[in-house]
Amino acid sequence: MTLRIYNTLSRRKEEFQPLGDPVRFYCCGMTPKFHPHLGHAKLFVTMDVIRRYLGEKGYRVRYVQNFTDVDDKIIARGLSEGVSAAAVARRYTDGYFHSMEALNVQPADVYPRVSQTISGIIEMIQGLIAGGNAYAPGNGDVYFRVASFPSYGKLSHRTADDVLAGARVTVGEEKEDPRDFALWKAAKEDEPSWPSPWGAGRPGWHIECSAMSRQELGDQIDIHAGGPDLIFPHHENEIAQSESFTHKEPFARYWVHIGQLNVGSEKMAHSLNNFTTVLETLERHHPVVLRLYYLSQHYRTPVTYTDESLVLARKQAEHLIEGRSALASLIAQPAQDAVKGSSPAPVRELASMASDLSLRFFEAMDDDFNTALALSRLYVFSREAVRVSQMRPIGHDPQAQHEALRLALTTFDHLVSILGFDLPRSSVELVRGERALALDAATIEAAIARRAELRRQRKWSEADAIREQLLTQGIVLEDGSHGTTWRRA
RNA sequence: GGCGACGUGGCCAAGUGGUUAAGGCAGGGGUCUGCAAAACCCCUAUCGGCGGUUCGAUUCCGCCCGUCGCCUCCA
Repeated sequence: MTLRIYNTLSRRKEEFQPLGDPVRFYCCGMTPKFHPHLGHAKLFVTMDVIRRYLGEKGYRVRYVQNFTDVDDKIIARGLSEGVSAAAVARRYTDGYFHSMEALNVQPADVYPRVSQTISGIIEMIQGLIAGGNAYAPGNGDVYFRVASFPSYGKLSHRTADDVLAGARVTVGEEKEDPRDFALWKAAKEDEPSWPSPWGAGRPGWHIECSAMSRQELGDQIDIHAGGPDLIFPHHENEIAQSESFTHKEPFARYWVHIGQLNVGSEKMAHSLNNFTTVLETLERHHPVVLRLYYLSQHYRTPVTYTDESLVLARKQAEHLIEGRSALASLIAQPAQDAVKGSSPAPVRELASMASDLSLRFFEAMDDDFNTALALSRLYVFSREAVRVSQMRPIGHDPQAQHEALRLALTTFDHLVSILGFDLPRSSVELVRGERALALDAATIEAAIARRAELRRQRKWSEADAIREQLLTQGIVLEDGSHGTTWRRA
């Protein structure tokens, strides 16, 4: 089975053929100016799954994700709060790690930072000037000469005229061409700066990724990923800088961009002040729910975030958890529980369904990481596991059946882990926030015990009153054959 | 204005040139239950509109309508 990945550069799905071992994978990370919001997390969870899946396909992966810790807004925030820009960056870099750890996102192999890559950036700018691809007009700035790079626009698929139409020159800039962009910016008062051959200053927005990518992964890489809003100008400019500097093409073989996360009719962004942070979302929802929300659509599909969509995701998460516990309960079912007329056929079929599930899961993931389809196959299997678990089928050759079921469970757990899920044992844990705090388990258990006694006495209306009382507090009672269980509504 | 994406059942959302268009939610019917809940079973779509290509299109092409994004900081 071959993996196919959609490449923004060719606008097609292409068979994945890395340059070598390990796979060189760079993702444009955060500008740590505030806590990551749900749009950021969509990117990083997606990359986490891609990375895990590449590993699953047998590739070793070197995954690099940067922090753009030198930035106008970080500087502005530091000034307004009376702390250094570095302190702001540090605070929200930590915030990033907290959020991602909660979401079970595997850490990158390395997290380069602009502030620690200055010499590499200067070296690259010098090379670009020497090659005629950049110029220093003498005002302390250095600009990239877009006209020197004929294939400029190939990633975002726009022509020189297109770019020109949208280009702007700010007062004080001395560009030869409005399309040119800054590689180095002369220092202003109150701003952090570094010495350079062009005077004190700091890097422009795009050069840092070219430099960090090169520093950590070499001149050419396999996968370069990021948010859709980076295609132009950021990634376009990275290509221009890197390919001009190294004279190697392509800079990145596969350009991967996710679909944007929108709120209402606009994208979720710090600058639009319409964002929800990961941390506040996790106060109300289990991390599995948020991850499942992201993976329920294809990663390239733009999605509109609503609170209800997370409620939907929670219900889907319950299916996975219930399917898994059904399987576990079958394995725990002792042979003497067998009832007359039970048949081994359902277990046999379930076991063979598990191996088929595996094939279909990989088939879906091989097609540009179709997690939505892969998940649907897990749901179908889960439902079947629940169905079979209700049959009490163990009894004929229990050892062989248990073995088959254990294998099925291993398969299921493995597939779920490829998607990065750390499933809780019980769906009760999926509910968080106020509703989870309303009543503690001991109180609920005590009420259940009182109600059980009333039921024994066939005092139905009194027993029902207890149930209804709990329901008003968000607790649902379910009377099963082995007693009463509860869950949060 | 330029570039691009999307429009699939009540809602969310996969997918395909031709046997039954995944899956989830909600809804209806049923089994089970003291009642209920849960679970399980069954049921609910011809794919925005108009043309074209084709033996055949929801899937390819064109136009139209609608929604949205990028073109400026942005994951």
